[in-house]
Amino acid sequence: MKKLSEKQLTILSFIEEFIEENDYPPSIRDIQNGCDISSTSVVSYNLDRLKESGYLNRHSEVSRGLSLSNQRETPPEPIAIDTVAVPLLGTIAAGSPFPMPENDTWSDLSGSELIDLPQAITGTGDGVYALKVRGESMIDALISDGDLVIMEQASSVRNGQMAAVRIKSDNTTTLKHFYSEGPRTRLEPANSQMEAMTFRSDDIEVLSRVVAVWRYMG
Amino acid sequence: MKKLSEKQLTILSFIEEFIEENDYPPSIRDIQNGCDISSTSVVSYNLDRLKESGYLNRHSEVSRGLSLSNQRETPPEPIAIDTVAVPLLGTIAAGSPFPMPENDTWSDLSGSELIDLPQAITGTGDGVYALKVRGESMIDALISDGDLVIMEQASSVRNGQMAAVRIKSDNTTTLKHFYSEGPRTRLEPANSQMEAMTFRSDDIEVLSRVVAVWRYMG
DNA sequence: TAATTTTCAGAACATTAGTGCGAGTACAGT
DNA sequence: ACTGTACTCGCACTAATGTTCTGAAAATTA
Repeated sequence: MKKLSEKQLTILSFIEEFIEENDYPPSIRDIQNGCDISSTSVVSYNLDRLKESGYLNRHSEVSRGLSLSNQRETPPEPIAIDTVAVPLLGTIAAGSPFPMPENDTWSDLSGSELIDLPQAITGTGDGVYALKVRGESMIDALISDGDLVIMEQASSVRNGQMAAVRIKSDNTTTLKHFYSEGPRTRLEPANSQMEAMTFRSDDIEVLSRVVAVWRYMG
Repeated sequence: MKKLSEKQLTILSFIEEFIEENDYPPSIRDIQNGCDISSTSVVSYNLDRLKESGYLNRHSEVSRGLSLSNQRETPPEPIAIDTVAVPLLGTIAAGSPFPMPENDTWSDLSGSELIDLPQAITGTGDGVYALKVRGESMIDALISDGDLVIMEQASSVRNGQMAAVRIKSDNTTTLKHFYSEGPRTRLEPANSQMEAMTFRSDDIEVLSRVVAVWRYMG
């Protein structure tokens, strides 16, 4: 990397401190004042230099669209990893009613098998459960017999996420990528070679969010 | 803390992911689009609620002046489980030469990322490694972009197991279910809707056994 | 010193992004 | 029905913020 000018170093450490303090990046004018620079264009100019040198990322036309490159301090590598046990609540088969954990189910999980998953995936583990897939009915979601689907209870998901959704008019349940587009909702198979379908949004009910799929072939 | 509406939860996790991804907070309109909300004022309204409830900090008149309160979920009781770290050796893309760990590779895994897996799956962890799939070239093995394939070094596998095999005459490598039938070897895609192919057994070389597939969709 | 490159000033400009507001819906309690 | 509270809609408005331009000063280089 190139050597940085005095001013650039000042700017860099100002950004670092600013983020440390506010949890969001500074605007150009914040930097201008904080580093006692005479013009916004000078700040802009030096930000470009810093970006060229690889010290920060800059997203143009985005206010405060700055972030420091992480080519700094090395994070410690974790050896031991925390895991959370998640209940295996049952199986899903073709078109069958979807086993959903009821509120009172959670209180009695004694009977169900538990599965350990890394905490990074499950979060607290609240509302997270697993289902085993029976049959090939979900082949268009790239899920086959024997797979373990990890789900998280949710009655809404964000666009692009995969979810277990019920199509009310059909009374069927599938796993699809979910895209809400106002009055319509588009469901897209994971297998991009297959076609998406759209429904009236009020014909769709989100049952759970799909967090992960685990296929073990011993 | 008060209970949050569905929408508020969606917003909250959107903000979290947005920051995770961009290193700067979303604008109100980013949230509006990302969560499919009809009006900026609705977003603003709910941000205020979230601030009242203490889930986030909001600095008025500052674009993207958001940050999450750290008083979030209490970390759950982690259950200790034996895990074995397995190296992520690289990526596989369509038809590309298969990244195989060389014997001398094992001695220098310092650079590669490690992935923790339950010991029940990896055994001792010897000869086990992971590859990240790039692209949709393995859709017929029910494996898609971003999936993590866990493999174990093996020069032969039992019938029915899934393996990474090289077809010598083509010099291509694929993941298929392996069936040795004397002089011929049959390779069967995981997607049973697609057809199997057979080859002369001496045209086939087994590179690795596929132990598991892990698909994480955050 | 002359030529060239880098950096800076200042201000006008353009876009992004937060805010305010009147009106509308939904629903529970009275 | 009446009322109040919580939430939603669109839209216009304005403050916040990034960009650009011209020329000049400063630093490098020939």
